[in-house]
Amino acid sequence: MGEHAGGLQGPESLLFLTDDQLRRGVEAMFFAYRGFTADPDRILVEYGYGRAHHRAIHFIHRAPGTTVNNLLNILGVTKQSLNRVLRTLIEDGLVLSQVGTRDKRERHLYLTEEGKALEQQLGAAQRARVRAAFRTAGPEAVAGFKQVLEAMMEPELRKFYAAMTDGGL
Amino acid sequence: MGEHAGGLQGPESLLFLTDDQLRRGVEAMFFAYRGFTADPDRILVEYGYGRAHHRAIHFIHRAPGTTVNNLLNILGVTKQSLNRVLRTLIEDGLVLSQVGTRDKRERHLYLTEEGKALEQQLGAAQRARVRAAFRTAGPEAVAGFKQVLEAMMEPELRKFYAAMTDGGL
DNA sequence: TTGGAAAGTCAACAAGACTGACATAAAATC
DNA sequence: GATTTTATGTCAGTCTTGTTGACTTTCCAA
Repeated sequence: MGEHAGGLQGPESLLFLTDDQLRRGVEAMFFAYRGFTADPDRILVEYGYGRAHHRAIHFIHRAPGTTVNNLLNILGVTKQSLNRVLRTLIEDGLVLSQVGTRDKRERHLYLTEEGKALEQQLGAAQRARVRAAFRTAGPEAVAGFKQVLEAMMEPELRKFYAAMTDGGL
Repeated sequence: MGEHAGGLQGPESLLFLTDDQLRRGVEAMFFAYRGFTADPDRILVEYGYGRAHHRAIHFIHRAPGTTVNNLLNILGVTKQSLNRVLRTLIEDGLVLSQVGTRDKRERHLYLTEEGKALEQQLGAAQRARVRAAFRTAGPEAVAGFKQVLEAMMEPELRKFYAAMTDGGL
């Protein structure tokens, strides 16, 4: 590790790969993620929910009719953990769980009107923050932002991310 | 909310601000952060530590001699929560807590050699992921990435982020 | 000098992750 | 038709990491 000073490659083109620059990137991710979740978190406490509920609501909204197993793969938690969250959302009337017609083992998940309302509230708050950041940084920065984030994902999750572009899942 | 189709602003310059594009940004952050933490997390479990320990180690490394209170402001948790993490790190001989000379209420925190070794291991793993992403996306994308993330931070945390550029804090 | 504020510690509790074991129902396979 | 696999749900117990409340020590200022 550690390249020689005055190596063969032009150093100016690799300055963004020095350990110090990478550390900056790490810290940028850390601090930015805090801001990213701050607004929805404030709303969630009012309802007695947590980030786990938000994630479930988000992806059910994004892929209505998705199964528990699909959600499990996307969220990367155990079924016991997801089940606890889903159970409260179903009991509270935010999520509808429907036994599959083709495969009766599966449960298809939908947001109720109340669930959609909360999703809108949470999503609007989160998008407002992202919108402000995008506007401040400009379109080219946004393109770079997305390129770096996509490259940072685990390959398996990158597939989900890519698949979600076109409505599907 | 919702602009008229064919509004006054040239739509092409604002495409990155549509709700759909913003939602993409939200999901990019979510999936990328998972990748961002995946490698250190794997190492941490071997030592019986969690993400909270990593964060403490990172910022003590970054600002040796920092006080508990400083760390509290950066990490945004309660002092009781941080204290538990620090206590285990001190007991395990990774962190040194030194009573302040000027103000004896304060404790100044340092990494021991063992602590530095773990920091190196964790940091190297995390930087490797970021390095690969930066290399894939290229310098201009990296610049955009940082601009957007910085704009996304809470103003108070942005100050810490900025201050940390020049060794300070 | 005394009383409040600040820094840190200890104790108890809650949310949300985890593992492991088990139940049920339905689909798939032999 | 019997067996195995899959999808889901549940119960119990643990761990990390967040919380609040109560407390000590130290500093500073009225």
